[in-house]
Amino acid sequence: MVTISDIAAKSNVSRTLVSRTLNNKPGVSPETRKRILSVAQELNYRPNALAKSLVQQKTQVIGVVMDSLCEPFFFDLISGMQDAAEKLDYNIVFSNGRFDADVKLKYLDFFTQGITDGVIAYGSYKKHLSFIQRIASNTSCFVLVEGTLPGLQINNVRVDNFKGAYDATAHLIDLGYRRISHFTGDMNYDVSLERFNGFIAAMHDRSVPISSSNIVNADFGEESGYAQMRRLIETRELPEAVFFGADLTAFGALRALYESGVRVPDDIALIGFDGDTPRDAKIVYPKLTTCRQPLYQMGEASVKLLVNSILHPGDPPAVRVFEPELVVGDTCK
Amino acid sequence: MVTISDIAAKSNVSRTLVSRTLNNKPGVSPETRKRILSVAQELNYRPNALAKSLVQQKTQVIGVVMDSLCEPFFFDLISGMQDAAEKLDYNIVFSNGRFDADVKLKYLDFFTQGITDGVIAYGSYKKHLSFIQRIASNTSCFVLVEGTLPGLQINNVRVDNFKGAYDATAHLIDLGYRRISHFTGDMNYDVSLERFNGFIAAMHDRSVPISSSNIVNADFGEESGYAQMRRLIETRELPEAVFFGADLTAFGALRALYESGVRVPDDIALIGFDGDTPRDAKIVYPKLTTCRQPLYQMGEASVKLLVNSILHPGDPPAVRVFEPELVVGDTCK
DNA sequence: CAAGCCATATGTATCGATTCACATTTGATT
DNA sequence: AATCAAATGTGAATCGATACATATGGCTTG
Repeated sequence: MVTISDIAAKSNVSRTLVSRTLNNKPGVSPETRKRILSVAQELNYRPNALAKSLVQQKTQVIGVVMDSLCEPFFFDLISGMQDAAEKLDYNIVFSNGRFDADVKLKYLDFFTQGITDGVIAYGSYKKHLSFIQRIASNTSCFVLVEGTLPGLQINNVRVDNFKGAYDATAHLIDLGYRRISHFTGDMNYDVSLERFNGFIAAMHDRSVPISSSNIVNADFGEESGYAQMRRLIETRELPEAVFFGADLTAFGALRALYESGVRVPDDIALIGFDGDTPRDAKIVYPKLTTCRQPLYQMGEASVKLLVNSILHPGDPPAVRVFEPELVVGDTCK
Repeated sequence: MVTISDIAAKSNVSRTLVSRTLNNKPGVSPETRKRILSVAQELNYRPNALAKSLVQQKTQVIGVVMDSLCEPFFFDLISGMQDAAEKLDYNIVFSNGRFDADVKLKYLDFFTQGITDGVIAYGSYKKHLSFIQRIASNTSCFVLVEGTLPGLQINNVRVDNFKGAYDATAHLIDLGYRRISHFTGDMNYDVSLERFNGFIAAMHDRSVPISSSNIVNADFGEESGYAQMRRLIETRELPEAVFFGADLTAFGALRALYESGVRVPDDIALIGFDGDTPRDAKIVYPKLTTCRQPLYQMGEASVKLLVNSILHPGDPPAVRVFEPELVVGDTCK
């Protein structure tokens, strides 16, 4: 490995001058600078960021612990984070938590061992939140996205799930549907409960009756939507409309309906939640009506909050709650 | 920030003993060990990985420069890399190159400044390969995935695109189709040319005539597949079958056909390339017949090659070429 | 009882950079 | 020609950890 000492030796100057030269700082004569640069090039010098960060006590790196890097849901979030990070001159690296508390914890630990200036963690899985607590108490440079911890004072970015679910359900009711079911998200996640509550509240406020059969336990996956909708089809007790805790679950239901020849939206109306992936919107039809989370903006916001914490360690933690938006597709009539 | 010196001071021992204790090394009496650990806990000590890596000259970190983290195509690759990395006890972090040579170069630079033990870079975009050359010549711990550089001696993992395209095309011909078109991938990528060549060779070997109108310029995107297929539909000159340079392009074409009421596979047969995303396979129907790249295995292999290079710097670079596999769906009859 | 050994502990060098205090040279000003 | 400031250069301290050489004490062993 070539170090600045090697360059210094070969160009007969002190390490200080080499450092100044490579960092474009004053205090080096033009000729010396030129000589040093040419030696550096000749030796194919590459700086060591470890050493630099160690002495400067900063890395210009943001670490992100995602629930997953293998789920289109996160695309806009990732893009938003990256755009904001690069605009603020930070490198940003992502780790794949695989929805696994241990893996997420491992990367959280890793990122908080000096190699980043701050960390963004995504998730609202109840079992994961304790580990957030453990780490976040240690460093001020931390942002939690989606999840929220009532007691803990940390930066937080999330969406108003209750309102989104409420609006989506109200939309169905306003269109005239009455026998409306809700396929829940994974109830291990806080957001699922919030959406469930929004559904219930809208139904209640508009005096639409709910029976327990209106509530179908699903998770965020495609399979559960498919399986549960198949079950409903077989019972011949299809609701008029369904509000889903997640788009992907709605896609599964859509597949089941397609296979059985049930027409959407003629025979049944659907509304999803997330509205995240333009890509899916293109390859799945009919186009799903959904409650869109402004994920790109949330990604940007989380980086901005983080960088603010990095630059102003004294500032109190901030909370940004985004409003979801109903995107009308072709699955309600 | 709490350092081992703080712990050492507070427990009245030398830094060495603290280091030994925290790393579970021998040479510390049980009582001292216990005292040090309790002080460490009390001070909420977190080790500094920068300092450790600097002195040990290794990080146990693999950096991956992806073309994109916002494309389902990469899911299996990411999973394969991560599984292999964790099995070998490496942390693995991903950066989002956004198909942009400058961004990729930036992260490649970053990762090769001492913060990783090795780097995996993905891509075959011609314009990007020069930067690979620039960096790869510097470090032996490097794996290039998908792309390949004839002159350069570096670890390389890729798929036999020619053979995949050849087999897919032969499959169509064997099914009796004759008027077969090829929607190319983005010709700025080497792989597109290889697939194109495979198509041509299969047609030629079986003496099926090709005219220039059989070759449709597309890229890897959904939009181009949609637009070009619309164009073909409007000309009322639909081929009997199409071999696509990428699944996503086929999805676009599928959308155009669906909109126009052209039936698949009755009126036209389709074969894609990539076969990467079980998720897409579920939400898009009819199920696309495609040429599957073993991306998971390729991800594993790239990490294994990299780690081998890290542990045995002397070993010559290795090349692993994977065979794609024809996955029969419902888009050919 | 002396020699040798093991367990435990310490102090210092080191990794590769930046930073700060200080030394030397240069050139301009009076 | 003397003086002083600015420009240019140097050496040592530092960041937070590990590694290595070495010191000390108690214990075994011949």
